Amino acid sequence: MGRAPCCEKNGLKKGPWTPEEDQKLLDYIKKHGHGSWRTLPKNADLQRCGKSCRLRWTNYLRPDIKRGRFSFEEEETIIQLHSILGNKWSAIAARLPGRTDNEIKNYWNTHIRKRLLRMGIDPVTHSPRLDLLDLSSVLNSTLCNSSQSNFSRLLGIQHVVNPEILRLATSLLSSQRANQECIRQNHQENQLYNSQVHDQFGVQPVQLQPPSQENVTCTTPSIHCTPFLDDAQLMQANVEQFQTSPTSFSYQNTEPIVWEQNAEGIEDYAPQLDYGYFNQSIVDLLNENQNIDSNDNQNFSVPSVLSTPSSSPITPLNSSSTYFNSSTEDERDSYCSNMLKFYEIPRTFNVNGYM
DNA sequence: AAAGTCCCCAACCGCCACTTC
DNA sequence: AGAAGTGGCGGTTGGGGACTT
Repeated sequence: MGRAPCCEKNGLKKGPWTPEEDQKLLDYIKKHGHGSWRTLPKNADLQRCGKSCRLRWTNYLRPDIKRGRFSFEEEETIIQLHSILGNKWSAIAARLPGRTDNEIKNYWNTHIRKRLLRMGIDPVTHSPRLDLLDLSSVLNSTLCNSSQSNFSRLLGIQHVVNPEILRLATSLLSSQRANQECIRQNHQENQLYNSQVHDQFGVQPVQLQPPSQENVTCTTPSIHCTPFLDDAQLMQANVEQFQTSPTSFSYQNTEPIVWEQNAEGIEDYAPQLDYGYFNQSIVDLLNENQNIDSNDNQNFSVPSVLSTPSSSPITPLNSSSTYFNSSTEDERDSYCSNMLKFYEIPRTFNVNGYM
């Protein structure tokens, strides 16, 4: 069937709400509740469609809406939930009291997403973006010949690209081959988990990419590298950052990739032993659900990288992690670099609470 | 001071899922 | 069973303020 009009369009006002309209809507809902949004505008003497009234109420007039800047804890929660739920803004908003899905969506698109991109994290997959040089295609074409010298010669970029990046790529190549079978197994487990999540909760989990010709898969099961197709300028900035940070890279096959921050404030790749980071509210949810298999070696540590000492008794495991009490964008950039520690998501937990 | 550009966010649009008849 | 109605969601837009030239 075609789209049903939510209201009679003719004569209805659009655009910003006036204080008088707000007051009418508030008064009416206080008195009668919203009941049917379709009939509300007429009953409340508003020249608006019901949909517009509902939006105004849920996004602005509702008394329990929290105003003002997002706290670090909220930001951390958003990033973590987004990595689990994707763009399920309403589900994310349900875990953030006083915040609307619209507000969270806007904040994600205008702040967090850009910040993650600047840090070289794909905001869709929450994975480090190792495709700065379109490594995926290059690596796949050289799977049978992965020595660094041959590799860089093939690329013709040995004088342009930081050799550390090439070493990383070479390392990735060898690890990819060495771990191909392991990755397949992990992927099968992921698929099983995802299908369980989907069947149980009707939620499409964040997809972990299968090992394919299009993806360079890192050695940890949850971290993978996918080509990105847009945000070219931010990508360029990333390339420049890597090129001007000659000693930044190190990579070991069997550890998750995380970012650390060097003295210049540039995020570095460095192996870390501690796994995912969840803030306390998410940990509580996980604990409540009791669905994490205690025998599963994917169990994870749960310190909050973001919480201030006063707000959380849990301290970061590694010395490079930083507490943040300040609120500038740059400082948040730095803090967010630590968020990569979160991107190791346990594969067995119940997302029921989010829906 | 004026013009141009950038950025944020409130609001809209269109689709989908669910309910009612 | 299926058409119609409704609420809800996620993507997108554009007005306007902030900032730059």
